[in-house]
Amino acid sequence: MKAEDRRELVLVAATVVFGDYGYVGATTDRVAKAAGVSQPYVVRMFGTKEQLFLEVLRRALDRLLATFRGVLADPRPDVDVHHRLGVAYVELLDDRGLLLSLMHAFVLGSDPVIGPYAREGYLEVYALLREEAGFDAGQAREFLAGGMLINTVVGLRMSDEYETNPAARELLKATVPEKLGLVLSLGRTQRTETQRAEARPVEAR
Amino acid sequence: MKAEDRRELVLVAATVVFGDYGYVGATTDRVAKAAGVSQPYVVRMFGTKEQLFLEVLRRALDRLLATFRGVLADPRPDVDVHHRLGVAYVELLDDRGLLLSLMHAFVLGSDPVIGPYAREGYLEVYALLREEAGFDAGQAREFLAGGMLINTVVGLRMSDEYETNPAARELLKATVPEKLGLVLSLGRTQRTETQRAEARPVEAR
DNA sequence: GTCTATAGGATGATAGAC
DNA sequence: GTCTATCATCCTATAGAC
Repeated sequence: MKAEDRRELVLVAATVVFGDYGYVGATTDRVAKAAGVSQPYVVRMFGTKEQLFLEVLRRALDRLLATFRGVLADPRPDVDVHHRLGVAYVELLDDRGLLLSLMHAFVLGSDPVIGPYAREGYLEVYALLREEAGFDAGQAREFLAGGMLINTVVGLRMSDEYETNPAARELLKATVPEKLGLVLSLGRTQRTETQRAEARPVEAR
Repeated sequence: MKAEDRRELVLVAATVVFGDYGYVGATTDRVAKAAGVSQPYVVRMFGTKEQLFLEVLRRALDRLLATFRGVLADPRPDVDVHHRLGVAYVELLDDRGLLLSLMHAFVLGSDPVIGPYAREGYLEVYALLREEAGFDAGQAREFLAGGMLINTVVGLRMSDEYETNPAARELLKATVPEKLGLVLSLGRTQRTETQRAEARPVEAR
């Protein structure tokens, strides 16, 4: 495998791990295991864990912006751009961890390195909505608000309650109409036996 | 000082610290320093860091629910409940770290302990909106979406860019109309000299 | 009730072989 | 390019004094 392919492989793995555990909670060792390489090699490739996270964010943002531009380039009439962008947004859930890694960055604004980087990325999205999608400030606000709610129900793994809790079911249906199936197909939180053991009190292991 | 007062003091300090650093990034030592007690004492009082975080979340949720119920109990006409709840929500920013600690919990849905707890809390809020505020599913969705956007711009510390970035200014104005002053008064990210040193590369210290 | 001292475990990063 | 071995640091939690 070429170096660049392996680099991409690690970035994809890192996206999933950062999405599950957050920036601080994710370890370079877990990323390494998920990518099938050694932990020191992950550090060697990206310099530091922080740099790795920044690259994950850059990749996620690029994918997001490209997706939106793809929708806007669609020759279909301008009507319902809002709705089409929304559907495209939810489809990004296919790239596991992508939206979640972004969301984790969005609550780290006080971090001196990640904070400025995350703000800049968010404003890139805002600029696209205003300047390329033709939204006014209110429309952009509304669109972003819907996106943040989607991120939240996904971050909460609210789909885990879909079967058993009617309120969760109603909330999910209201939040991701049309793409509910996709959200549910992400499935219950999958944990390895190791992770389940870590969750139990020490005495019970 | 009575034991219960000191307990509340630690909970308030912990809310700020968890809000700034997230669950994993926050250390019991930082909480202790912020509260002016020793680190082992913090652990002693709450058992584990996880328990402390759960109590912070419970306190935050109770305050949120009580605030909303206060608005709903107001004898003024039923019109514009949405707006009045929104204003009350933003005013919760006065309790530093409260909304941020909740937001951090909302991206930890895959955690086996915090996840279920956070989901349940979120659904309590949803139930209040549906059953006590009289919102239908669409109205509840809209309200929650607006709240999540507020959480996000606050988590991003977007107000740090208010002076220098017109797009940030516009986004903030669209997101928290009426209460912009409050958001800005939270001020630029305040960091101690120690934290600034930690942010610099080691060689530069 | 509250502190000091410290054990015990995990983690990011480096050194160096192949 | 990639791995194994390992160091240094940090952090939660416990022990035990006052």
